[in-house]
Amino acid sequence: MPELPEVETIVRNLKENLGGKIIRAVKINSSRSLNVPPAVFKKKISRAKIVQIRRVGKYIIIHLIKGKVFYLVVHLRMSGQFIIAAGLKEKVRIGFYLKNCWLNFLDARNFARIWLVNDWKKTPAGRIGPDALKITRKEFLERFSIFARRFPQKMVKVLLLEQEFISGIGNIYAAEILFLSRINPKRKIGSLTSIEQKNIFLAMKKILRKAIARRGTSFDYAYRDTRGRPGDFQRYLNVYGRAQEQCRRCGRNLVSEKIAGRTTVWCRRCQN
DNA sequence: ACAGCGTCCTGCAGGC
DNA sequence: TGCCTGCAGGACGCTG
Repeated sequence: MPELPEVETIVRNLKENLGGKIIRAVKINSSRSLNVPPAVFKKKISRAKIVQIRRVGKYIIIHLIKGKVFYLVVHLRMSGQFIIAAGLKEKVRIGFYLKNCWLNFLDARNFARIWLVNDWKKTPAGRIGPDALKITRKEFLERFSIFARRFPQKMVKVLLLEQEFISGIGNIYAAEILFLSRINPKRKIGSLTSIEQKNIFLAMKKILRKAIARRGTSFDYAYRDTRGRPGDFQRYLNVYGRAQEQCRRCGRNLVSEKIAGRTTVWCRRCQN
C-alpha cells in the first residue's frame, strides 16, 4: 500500500526516467480511475511534455505542458502501480508511450484515482496538511496543539492517519511510529505531553527516512517500484503485521485491535 | 460538530 | 486439491 516512502520512491524513479519526455500515445483499457472521459483524456494528454514530477503527501503530481501548463494528479490508494517497461504489461489499465518506453499504470483493486486538471490545488491534493517528511518540529508541535485543543478525545493513531493534519502517513507507518515513540495508539491526543508529542515527531522522521532509504515496504503484492521491484523495509517492521508475535523490545506478545476500522498492532508493555 | 462505520475492489491466505 | 469465506486498507460519504 503506497504511503509516503513508497510514493517518494516511485516519484524519484519517474523523475529519472521520464523528465523532459513527450507523451506520444495513450492506451486506455480501463477509465474507471479518470476524472474525465477517456477520449478527452487521450486528446488532452497526447503530445504533452512532462516538465516536472513531484510528490505531495501520497499524491503524485506530474506537470505537463502543451501550449499551457496543466497537471496529472495521481493517488495510488491501495494497489496502484507505475511500471516502466519496453512494452505494455499484461494487466495495464492505462499505458503512456514515451518514445522508447511505456509507462504502465496498473491497479489490481481499482481504487486509484487520476485527475487531469488545470490547477492541481483544486484536487484533493490541494486540501491536505503539511508533508510529513518536510514539516519542521516547530510546525508539527504547533499543529499538534491546535488539533489537541480542538479534538482532545481523538485517538493518536487516528490523528496520524488524517491527511488534513499531516500528509503521507498510512496504517503501516502510523503503527511503527507509535511503537518507536512508545505511545499507546489509543491515547487521546489531549492527554499527550509535549515530550510525547516531540517523541512522535522524532520517530516519524526517523522511520520515514529509513523507509525511503530501503525503497519502501512491500508487505504484499500491492507495492512495487517502477521497475517492478519490491521494497525492503518490511524487514524492519516492529509491529505492523506482527500480531501475536513477540515484541522485539521486551518479548511480550503484541496485541492487535481495530482502531477506526484499521488493524492496529502494538505492545501493551512498551507503549503507554 | 464530530465520531465511527460502510463502501469501493480484488488478490490472497486460511479453513475445511 | 479445491472451493469458499473473510480480510486487507485510503479516502470519502453517510448516519446518529
